[in-house]
Amino acid sequence: MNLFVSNFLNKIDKKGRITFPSLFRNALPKNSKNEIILYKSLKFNSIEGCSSNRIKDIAERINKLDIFSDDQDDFSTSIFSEIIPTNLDKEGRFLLTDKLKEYANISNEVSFIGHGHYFQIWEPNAALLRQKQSRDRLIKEKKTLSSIIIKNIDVNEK
Amino acid sequence: MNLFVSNFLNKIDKKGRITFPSLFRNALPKNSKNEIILYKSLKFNSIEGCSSNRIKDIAERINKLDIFSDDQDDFSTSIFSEIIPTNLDKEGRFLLTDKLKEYANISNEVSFIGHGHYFQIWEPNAALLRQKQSRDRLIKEKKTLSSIIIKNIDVNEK
DNA sequence: CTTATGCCCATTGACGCCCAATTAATCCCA
DNA sequence: TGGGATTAATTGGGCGTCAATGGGCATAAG
Repeated sequence: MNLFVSNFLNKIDKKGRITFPSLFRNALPKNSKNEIILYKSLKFNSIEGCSSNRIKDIAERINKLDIFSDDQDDFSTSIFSEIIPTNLDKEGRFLLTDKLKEYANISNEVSFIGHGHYFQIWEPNAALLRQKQSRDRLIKEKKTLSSIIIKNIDVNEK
Repeated sequence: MNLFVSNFLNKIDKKGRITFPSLFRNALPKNSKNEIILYKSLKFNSIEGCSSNRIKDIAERINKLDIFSDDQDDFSTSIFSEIIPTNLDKEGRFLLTDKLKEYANISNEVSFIGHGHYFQIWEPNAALLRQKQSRDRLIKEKKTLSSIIIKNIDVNEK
């Protein structure tokens, strides 16, 4: 499974290190297994991250916006200038900058939240709240969702 | 038959392992025979599951939504962060997380209920109750099989 | 000198892998 | 068609490996 899925609660040790979950490590592309890209979420007080390949993909999408538009400039300012490339050590651990920790109210543990092609890092209680919110919404709007997303999937195959 | 059909009552051993029914194993796609995806049911206190192929397909669809939209984040939070990829051992057994067991009130045995393209895992008594309920409801409403199948192919309902 | 960063290695508990035992299902022949 | 034989499925347990975590030491930077 080369997607970021499931959720994990990990500790921050005295030296500030956090283990990047093993399952997430396996979702990183082979050519950059030791690097993740972190940035502040645009919508929440949480941190988002992905592989460097993913950033290239986002760059493509932004590039398709009108090159002289305000949107284009806003996006590229808020995203590219604030990106933090981060290395994993041999055990798969990494460090968060103080700014990121502060932005997400993180102190000594974090929740990793899988989002398929990217992931989020939350202060654990805030993560629970967010998960509950989106689950409630999913239940409420299940019909809509299934017509958009789940319709006609051929599960078995090949 | 590559569908999840019939029902099975299996034990949980001292190490927490549960055998995934042989018939269900045969319903898994050839390219991922040892992996199932589990998640909390949106309608019942039970666990639902499917093959990983189904999830990959959903990932692609969600990924096509506007990357900065609220919908995108809601969907991917409630879906990707709550699914639990689970491996089967050589004998076809797997583990349930404590959270899932708690959600479905499972202690030392489980009922597997086939639903075609997906399956459910229930606490055995709850499963019996559920089966009785849905059967009674069908009889009471005098729905014929044909009216259900032809008019309304929403598998997740009712 | 003090702090931050990278690179090692150690510990612990959980999980995967392997093989054995028991129960259930199927087959085959009389 | 019955019933013993054969195969498959489920259950049980030992043990090695790996993930998560902790900590030491060396190098580099302020």
